[in-house]
Amino acid sequence: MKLLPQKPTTSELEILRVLWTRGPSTVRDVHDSLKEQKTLGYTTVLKLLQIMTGKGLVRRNETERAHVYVAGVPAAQTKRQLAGDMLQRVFEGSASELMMHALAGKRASRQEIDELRRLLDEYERNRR
Amino acid sequence: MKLLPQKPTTSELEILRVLWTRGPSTVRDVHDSLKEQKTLGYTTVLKLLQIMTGKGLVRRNETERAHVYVAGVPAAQTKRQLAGDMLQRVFEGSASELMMHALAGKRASRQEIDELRRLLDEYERNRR
DNA sequence: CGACGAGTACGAAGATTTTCGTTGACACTA
DNA sequence: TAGTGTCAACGAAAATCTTCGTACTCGTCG
Repeated sequence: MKLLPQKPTTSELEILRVLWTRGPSTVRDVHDSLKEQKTLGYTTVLKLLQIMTGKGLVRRNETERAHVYVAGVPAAQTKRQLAGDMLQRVFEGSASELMMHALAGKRASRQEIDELRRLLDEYERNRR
Repeated sequence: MKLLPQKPTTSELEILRVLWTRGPSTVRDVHDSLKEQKTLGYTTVLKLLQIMTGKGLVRRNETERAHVYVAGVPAAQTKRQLAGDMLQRVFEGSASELMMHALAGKRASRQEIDELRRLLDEYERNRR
């Protein structure tokens, strides 16, 4: 049985998201990507990546001078972990409550609602 | 336009949950309730409640010697805030993704799935 | 060679959160 | 009245997270 890696912090998650979408990246790549949204020093990103390496959240290839980082945890697993955690902590395990409050805040499109219905059908089919 | 109170931290949320379900409570009440799940010193809970009072997350009545605390924010609003925050931070606003990963971790009952469908119908009806 | 640019490593300051210990007030009671 | 139990206030330690500054290394270019 494999231990779940630690839950990423807010900043760590931002970095993971970059790695998930960009794939293998150098510190500079990540830093540039993040710059779109917020200002963050280069060494700050570097340090974060070093810490995350220690935690196993990312792995790195050091053969090149500019080390190349990749996500060490799959996006799906992390998202499941975060959603599941909130489900328990905030909604006592009730998926309906979670969805109700998630939808309450936003204006979901017709498409999205249909997609949600589709998901439910599929979930039910795969249920054992 | 009224400012949203700060997002409660993990511990603060635990306390809010007690207040939401128990209603007005003294520090001792809260402390006893929490003791079910985790060990926490009495003064720790007191301190937390004092901090939360400062943030406006709870209010207190000081007429009695043992002050009586009540939640200062409605459960629904806080839950919406937390769910919405995660929706953005983790799922880029996609409710379907959120639901998918929330369900992936748990074994939802037939009842719960039906309830989710019902919610979707209702949401769609109220949508304009 | 010597300066410069691009990197990593490291330590440490700040900010926030979590956790208590200690103190002093109050009320009850033996 | 002296002792005991309950309480709020406060400060501060400990833990965690966030952010950088500084130092050192390695190529490259003039």
